[in-house]
Amino acid sequence: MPELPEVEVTRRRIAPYLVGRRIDRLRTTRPSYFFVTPPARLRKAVAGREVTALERLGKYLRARLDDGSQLVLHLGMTGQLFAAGASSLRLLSATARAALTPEAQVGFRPDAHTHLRFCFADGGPEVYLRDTRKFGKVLWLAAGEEHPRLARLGTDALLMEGNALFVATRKRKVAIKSLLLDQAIIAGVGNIYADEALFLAGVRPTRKALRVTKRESDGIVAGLHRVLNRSIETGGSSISDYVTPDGSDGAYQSERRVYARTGEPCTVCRAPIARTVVGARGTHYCPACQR
DNA sequence: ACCGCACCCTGAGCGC
DNA sequence: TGCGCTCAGGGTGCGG
Repeated sequence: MPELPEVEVTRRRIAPYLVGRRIDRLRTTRPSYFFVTPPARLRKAVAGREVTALERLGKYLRARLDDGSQLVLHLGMTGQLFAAGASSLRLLSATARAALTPEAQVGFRPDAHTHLRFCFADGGPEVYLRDTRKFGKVLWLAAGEEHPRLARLGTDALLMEGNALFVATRKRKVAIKSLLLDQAIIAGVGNIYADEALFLAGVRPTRKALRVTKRESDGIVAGLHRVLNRSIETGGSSISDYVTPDGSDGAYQSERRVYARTGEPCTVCRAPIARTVVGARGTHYCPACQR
């Protein structure tokens, strides 16, 4: 599931295949839940436009086009954005590269799940957006047009500060984990890194936000920065198509302390990792280390 | 204003 | 071998 690190790694990897290139034509699948902007309108809007920048906003990617309009992408749960040909894999670690599904490496052919297919005027490698579950989103914004989805985003998780988190937790009765997943407060945090950061901070995910101290808020933010930055360094950990044949989660796997380790010993105290549900999300923690 | 939950989708994993 | 069931989850929107 792409969270901030995976989206950032994807951004860096795909930017050379988008920025500075002119879109000759966009092919799409049929209208569906995936398309916030109807595909016909989307195709017309981007044809002939040059991409001038690719930015990340929380878990969103935003391609700026040369007429001032914007193409906004969200990878949802299973979204994959990649360029045709093995050269697109250069920026991945050898481990991550080896773990990629075969069709993503070479000879990929657009299938029913390939919702966007960018063809460029230079005739070079095409760029694909593939998303089997269609939890991802694509939308186009005219020059100057705002969109509530983006306007609502809070502070990027990498820029968040402990004090700001502490302020945001006051008078909030929700579980601290639910608050961390609220994109209007902190943008970019998803299920895996919320669990990992709370473990590093020694705070139980189910604790009411208003019961989190200033000191613990600092610890949670420090934990978030640590896990997010580390994951970016290792090439993103949890993109589902990076999953290796043995079911592990790629490079970051050996660094996961609690996520998907239910019943396994805590790396600090050896107590079995517990699993519960918070806000309809699977939640993992050490009952001994996290209070 | 805040909170909990249903919904969108498909593939993996499981039991029979 | 194969069927059918359940589960997973990001973000949105609605009902309480």
